[in-house]
Amino acid sequence: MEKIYKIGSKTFNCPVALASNVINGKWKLQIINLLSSAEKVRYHVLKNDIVGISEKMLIQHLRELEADGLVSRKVYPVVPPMVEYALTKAGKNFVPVISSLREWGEQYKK
Amino acid sequence: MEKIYKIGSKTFNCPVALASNVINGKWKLQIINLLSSAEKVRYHVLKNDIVGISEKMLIQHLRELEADGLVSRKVYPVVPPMVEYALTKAGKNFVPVISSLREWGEQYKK
DNA sequence: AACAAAACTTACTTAAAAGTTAGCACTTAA
DNA sequence: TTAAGTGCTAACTTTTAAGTAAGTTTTGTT
Repeated sequence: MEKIYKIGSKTFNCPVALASNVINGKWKLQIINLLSSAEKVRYHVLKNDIVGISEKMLIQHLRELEADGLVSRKVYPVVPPMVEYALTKAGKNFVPVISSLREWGEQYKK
Repeated sequence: MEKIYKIGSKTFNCPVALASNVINGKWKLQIINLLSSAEKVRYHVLKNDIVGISEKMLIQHLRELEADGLVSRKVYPVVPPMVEYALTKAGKNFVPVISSLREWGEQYKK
C-alpha cells in the first residue's frame, strides 16, 4: 500500500509533492506572505504591494489558493466594491513554512 | 533605498520572492527533499525515487540548483559512470524549509 | 455629462516549462 | 557480438503559465 496525499481532486504520493503543487506559481508564496501579515487584506492592497503582478495573475492565483483551501474571500455588497482576502486554517498552518523560507532568503540580502 | 536580494545574476526586492524563484520548478522541492535524506545521492537513485520525473527535467533542475548554489555535483572517473549529488551549505540551510513544508503536507494524508 | 473608485472578466498573444523520443560513450560480462 | 549499466545530450513537440490591453459594473461626485 502506498501513502496517498489528497487535496481537492489532486493526488500525490508524498507530502512534499503535494505542497510543491499547491505553491506552484510565480506569485503564490508572495501572496500567502502578504496575507500572513494581517488578519485580512483587501484586493487593491495585494495588487499594490506585490510589485510587478498583473491583475489577471493576482486573481488567478487567489482563486487557486481558494480552491486549495488556503485562502478565503469575503465580499461586501458596497459601491465601490470591497473584497477582503484572508488565510484559512490551512493557510495559517502554512505560515511557518513562509517564515522559514523568508529566513532562508534573508541570507541573500545585499 | 530599497532592500535588495541577489542570487547569481537575479535580483529581488524581498527574500520570499527570491526563495520562490529558486524553488520554482515542478520537481525542485522533491529533489532537495531527497538530497536531504543522505549525505550524497547518485543520479540513478534520484531518477528512480522521484516518481514520474523524466531524465531531462531531472538534469535540468539539478543544473539550476547547482547554478543557484544549493547543490554540488561530484563525478568519479569510472565506468560505468558514477556521479554523486549533494546539498551544499546553502542547500543544507534550506532543509528546515523542506521539513516544515513536509509537515504541512502531512495533514493531507488519506 | 464625464469621471473616479474597486474588483474584477475577457480575449488574445507570447514565452516558458515540461514531455517525448532517440542516441551516445565506455567498459565489462554473458 | 550483444546486451547491460550509468549518466547524460539533442532535437523536437506539446502544454501550461504568464503577460497585455481593453472592457464591465455600480453609485457618488464634480
